[in-house]
Amino acid sequence: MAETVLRAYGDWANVTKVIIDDVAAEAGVSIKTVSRVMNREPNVRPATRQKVEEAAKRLGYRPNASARGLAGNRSYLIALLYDSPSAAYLTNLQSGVLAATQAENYGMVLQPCQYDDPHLADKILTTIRDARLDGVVLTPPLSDHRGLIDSLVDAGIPHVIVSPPATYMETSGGLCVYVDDKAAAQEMTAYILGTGLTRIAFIKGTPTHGAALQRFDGYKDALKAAGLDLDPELVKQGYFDFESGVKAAEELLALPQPPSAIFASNDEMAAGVLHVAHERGLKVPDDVSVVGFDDTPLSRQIWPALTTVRQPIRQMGGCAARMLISRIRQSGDAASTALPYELVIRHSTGGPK
Amino acid sequence: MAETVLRAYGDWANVTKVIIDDVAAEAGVSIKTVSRVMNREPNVRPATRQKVEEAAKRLGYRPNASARGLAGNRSYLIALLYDSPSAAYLTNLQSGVLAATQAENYGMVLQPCQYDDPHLADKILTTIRDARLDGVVLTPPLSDHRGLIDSLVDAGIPHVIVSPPATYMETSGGLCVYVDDKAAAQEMTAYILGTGLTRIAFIKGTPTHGAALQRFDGYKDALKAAGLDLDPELVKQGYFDFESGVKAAEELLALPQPPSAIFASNDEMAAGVLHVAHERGLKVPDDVSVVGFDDTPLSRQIWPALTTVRQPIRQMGGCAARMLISRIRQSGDAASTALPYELVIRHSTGGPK
DNA sequence: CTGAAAGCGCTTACAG
DNA sequence: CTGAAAGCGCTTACAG
Repeated sequence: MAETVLRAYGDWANVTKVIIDDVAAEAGVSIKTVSRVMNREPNVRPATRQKVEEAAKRLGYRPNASARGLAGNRSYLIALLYDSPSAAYLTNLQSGVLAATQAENYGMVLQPCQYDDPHLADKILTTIRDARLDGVVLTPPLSDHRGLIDSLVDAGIPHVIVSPPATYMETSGGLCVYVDDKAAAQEMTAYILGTGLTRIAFIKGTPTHGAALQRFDGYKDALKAAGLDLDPELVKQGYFDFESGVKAAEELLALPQPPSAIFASNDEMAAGVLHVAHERGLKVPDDVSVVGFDDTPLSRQIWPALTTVRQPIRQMGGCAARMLISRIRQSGDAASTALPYELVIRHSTGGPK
Repeated sequence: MAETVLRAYGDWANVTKVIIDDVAAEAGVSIKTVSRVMNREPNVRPATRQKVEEAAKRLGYRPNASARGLAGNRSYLIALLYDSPSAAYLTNLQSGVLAATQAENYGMVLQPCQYDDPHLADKILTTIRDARLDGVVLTPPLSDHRGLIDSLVDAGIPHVIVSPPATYMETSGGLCVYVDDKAAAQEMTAYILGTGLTRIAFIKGTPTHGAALQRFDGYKDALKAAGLDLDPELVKQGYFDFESGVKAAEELLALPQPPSAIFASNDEMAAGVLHVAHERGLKVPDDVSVVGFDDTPLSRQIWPALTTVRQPIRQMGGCAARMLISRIRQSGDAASTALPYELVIRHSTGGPK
């Protein structure tokens, strides 16, 4: 009979409800000790810790997030802050953040932002306070917003940025997760040179993105290392979107002496280059090689498939979340981390595949 | 001096802290009445409601989510459930859900799922219980997972699905947000016929997706309306991904009598078709017209730009969230809603642009 | 290294 | 239509 009652509509939620007192009783300790173990606090004897962990597992205990938040005057939530990144970038990053976050008994919330908003920092600080957020992860271009980061530092809000470290961050102890964009761009440029092409154009990314500058630096370094001069005519300003790739390519390919290769600093702009090449009846890579950066799904879905640089976006998200939570807990030794990139050679360049 | 103290590191969070008692005092009512207003409960005199709303606004009051959750034994959170949709689809939908959710004093959490997991329903029910989720919105293909939906109904969990309504839902009072996929596919097929092409192939989507079936039905209806017979040779099974589009196109274009147009039931597969056409040196749309469905950013970034069907994904997310919250509050009259689609004619077909 | 007491800011259940 | 009391399940601040 009892079973019937339990299975009735709406009663499903009452089937079990394990609270901290149950775990404390099961483990033979106080609730405060259970609390210490669940929050990975130090100063618990290993034997006690294990006893509690086993009891919690046996009972299927899940701490009540609301109670934790109310008592602690915080949310156990971290926010992912973004301003219209590409869909692929955002979903990959958030998937990494989410997984790491859940593993640590934290939650993740999403917060769209507007880089250009003059009150950006105030608004974000208000949101953080209202929602009692424990910390934030900043993605490009917010990760390069000096005013915002300064506000976060002033307010003592734990944060991690997904971007190469800016010089001013070194003194503030800011945490970064990134890929060595400069080295990657240098290596890719060297690869193109290795296919026998020397007249290589470059489409820069949004100037406010730290990574955009790094990539351009890598390109220049590779040219210099090969003893080549940089031809200013071959460098165009883009904004990491398809349209600016189209515009840059139109200018580049209309040159009296057009480039034999175009290195766009992300895949979307490279797709724009391909678009223009096709319109002009140019063969890729026979007439012109094209290279991107990011290895988004797009790079496989356009034709020909794009040679590009792969960043481990999902891992970067997980790493950022773990570093942030470690800092929130003031445990351990979180330090800025560079993750490995990888050159992906496909069919838009002429070298060996 | 006080200001100095308040602006010190870490003290920033203490600048203001308005709680329900402050609002009650300001408005001259009890905290229970404030609570009623904040939760949009009925049975509050309009004058009282307004008094409270003004007091709350004046003080900048934001209810403490943790306290609400603890006292109410629920989270005021809705979850967006998904299983690897395209990145563009997910970010658009979640952006709509998020905006609607915040406007109603609710929060949104993300929950990746695995359609094929035999314990899917149990796992989701456990998550819902552990996190005290108030409701869930299901995206394809989860929205077409009969077992999952039945479990939700049995457990009395409020839910909304983003998918055309299945017949069995009508009796259960299930809520759907969708676009009339069948009518859209029919209209698009008619458009292709209108450009003078009659040998139109169709690449079907994942069979478990309700929308995939609807689209195929629309294609068949348009053929029939034009007095044309369906040629089984011209219908291929795809799975909504690039690779299956490639495979289907290879078979189709190798036919002794290849189609003059290919209607892929989403953009990703259409990108696969374009890829194969380019490899074979076929001109699009001169040699073969290609059509997609969804109007993802991809459709503008491939070459030639794709003729496709636009769904208002973001609005669908907002609508789903509002319907769900209305059902959670048991207020009003939420009903399944069809949103308008739109044909987007670009350069992969031969008719007037 | 561990625990007993108080309290976080709301909603529920009840009363009127 | 409105309100007074109790309590949700944790963490904090303190004690030892």
